[in-house]
Amino acid sequence: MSKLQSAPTLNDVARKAGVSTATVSRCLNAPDRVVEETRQRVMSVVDTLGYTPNFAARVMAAKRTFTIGAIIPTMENAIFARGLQAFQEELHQRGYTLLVSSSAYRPEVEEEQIRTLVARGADGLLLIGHDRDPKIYDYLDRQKVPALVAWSYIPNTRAPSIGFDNRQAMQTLADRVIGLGHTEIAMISGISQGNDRARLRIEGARDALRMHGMHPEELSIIETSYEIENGAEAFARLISQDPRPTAILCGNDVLAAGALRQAQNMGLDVPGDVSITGFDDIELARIVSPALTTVHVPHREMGGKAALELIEMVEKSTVGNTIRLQTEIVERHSLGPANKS
Amino acid sequence: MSKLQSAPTLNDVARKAGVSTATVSRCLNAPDRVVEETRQRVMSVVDTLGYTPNFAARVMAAKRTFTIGAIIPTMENAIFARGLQAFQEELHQRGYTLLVSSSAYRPEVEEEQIRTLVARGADGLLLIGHDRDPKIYDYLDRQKVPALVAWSYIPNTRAPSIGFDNRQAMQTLADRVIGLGHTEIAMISGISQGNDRARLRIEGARDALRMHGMHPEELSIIETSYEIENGAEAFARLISQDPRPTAILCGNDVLAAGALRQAQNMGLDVPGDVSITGFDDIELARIVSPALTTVHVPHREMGGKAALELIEMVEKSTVGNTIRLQTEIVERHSLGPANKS
DNA sequence: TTTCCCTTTGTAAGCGCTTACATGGATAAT
DNA sequence: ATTATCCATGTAAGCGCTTACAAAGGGAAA
Repeated sequence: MSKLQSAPTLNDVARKAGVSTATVSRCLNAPDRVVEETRQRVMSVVDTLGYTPNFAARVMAAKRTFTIGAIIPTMENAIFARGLQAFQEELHQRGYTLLVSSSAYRPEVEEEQIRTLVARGADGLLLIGHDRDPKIYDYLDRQKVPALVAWSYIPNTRAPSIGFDNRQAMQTLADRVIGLGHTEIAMISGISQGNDRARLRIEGARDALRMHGMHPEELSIIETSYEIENGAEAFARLISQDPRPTAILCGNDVLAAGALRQAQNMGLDVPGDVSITGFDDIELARIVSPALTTVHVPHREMGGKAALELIEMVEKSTVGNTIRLQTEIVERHSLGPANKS
Repeated sequence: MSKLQSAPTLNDVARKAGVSTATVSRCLNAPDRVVEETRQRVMSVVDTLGYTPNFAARVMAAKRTFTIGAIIPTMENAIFARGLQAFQEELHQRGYTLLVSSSAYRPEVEEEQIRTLVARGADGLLLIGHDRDPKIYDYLDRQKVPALVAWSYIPNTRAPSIGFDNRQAMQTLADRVIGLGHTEIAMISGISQGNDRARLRIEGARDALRMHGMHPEELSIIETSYEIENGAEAFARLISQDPRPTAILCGNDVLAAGALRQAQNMGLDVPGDVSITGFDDIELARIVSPALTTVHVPHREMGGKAALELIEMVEKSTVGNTIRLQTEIVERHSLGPANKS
């Protein structure tokens, strides 16, 4: 009972097994470069000592961490949860570890976290959306850390991306809304500043208006952060406008759920009195009643493919492909024909 | 334009600023130990070079990472999101970084992740619930990495914990249900194997039955993993039993939301035909209609205090205090009096 | 038998940082 | 003026690992 000091090191194992540190290292990292008998002896010492290699030391020596970092805007709601889960599963299968942090939609926080992750040796980074200070991309280039953008598809940008066309998706949905006879349409959007998804969804809605000869400025929009309460509040303000909107497009399902609740609190029938649409198709969309008509996003596919693509970028030092995924409208019960009263 | 090679090191900065590496290191870590003028010169070199200290090297030399690891069972639903967010905010304020991973409720995965986090030099660990192989606690002791358990309050265990009394909370809720005249009660629980929260909630429900002279074995229970669909399915099975339950206690809000949806799909009125209760009081509980009567858990308080406690354990090498938080029943609309038909 | 090659293992040089200790100059105390 | 102090900075020893290279031994080929 000596050695209470601290965790055993490679050296301790080597000495106790009567071999050199190099051999122990090989047993762990390239077992076939060591003869069976030696390996067994070493491994049993590893076990009895409860040895775990020191990660920092390994990283320093080997210059690889097998770690991928991801920074998502929020963990408070489920928007990124499913995709991230798939991302992590795929990474794990390929021997990588995922480090996640959330930036609370704050650019400074995101930047700090990017630096933290890079300093920690992340081999690659997953970022959400394209909008950020170009200096960050410079920094990433300089540090030679590949980054892949997800949840957004915009070709020919600084970083490769995997995602869907937010603009087009919202345009299709709005087109459908208009097709149902709605002319008084309002929108509850996330904060578009620094958020290309939010910005493009707004643009998409405007595109649809234009396509139908309506003036895009007619679309009254409230921007607010993605929280149920905010959706509710925005709904209350929008619905009291004159002329009163008959359809409200929401920037995501969370906002839509809030709007829906507020509508119900105000005694309004959805979609009888007012239609509400969501975006993302998270679980929430199916739970509320009426269930939300929304844009389905292939979360798991996106997460899984992002992992593969990023690993490719890391291992082959390629610049990465930009991949477009398809979305589709799922019609449930929160959208109905316009009810001209 | 030379030095395309790789990221600049401390050495590069030192040379370019005409000082020793020690001085540069001091500028970064103990600015007041260096004279103003020198510091400015060094810092400007740091900026122009875009130098970021190499984390692994720093860790190796300093033996501290200012990193805390947390392993949660799932990120797919919001159960842990709010608490974790508070945890992370508090840590961040204290200069620590949080590394999160999710184990998907799989003990082997959790164990692997604990080892990964420790190897990565986590200064401390946040774990959810007490149930795990005692060997893991041995390992943690040996590695001298303090661990704090959250979401559960059980004194005199291997690890200190911060949380609430799951058993007592469910007992109180069940007591209320029985007080409303329900005698045919069923329960949809999470998988209790390896999950003390689930196990204790079941026990709590049984306690309540006992208190009212009912036989605890009468409580029919379906255990299933925490997903909406599973809640729905379990509800369908339970409701077709004879005698038909008039109240269904759910292990958490997710399960309850599923049960509720299924009830509605089956044309049952809640709480007229059947009452449903949740647990955790996540956002979901307020969104569904009728809103869930559930057990409110002080998520943010738990997360914040966990951070403080864990930092204390790390910095002062103390064993940590076990802290009990209060829960309370929030009465909304999914629980009503028994309707004897 | 001799030569060559291949396999297994050891030796030791870093990886980029922090920090105990050493140094030297300036200031304060005597 | 001399000595003691203190402050700013430099020197250099690790931290625990990986890996290029060297060494040694055992066949296979000639």
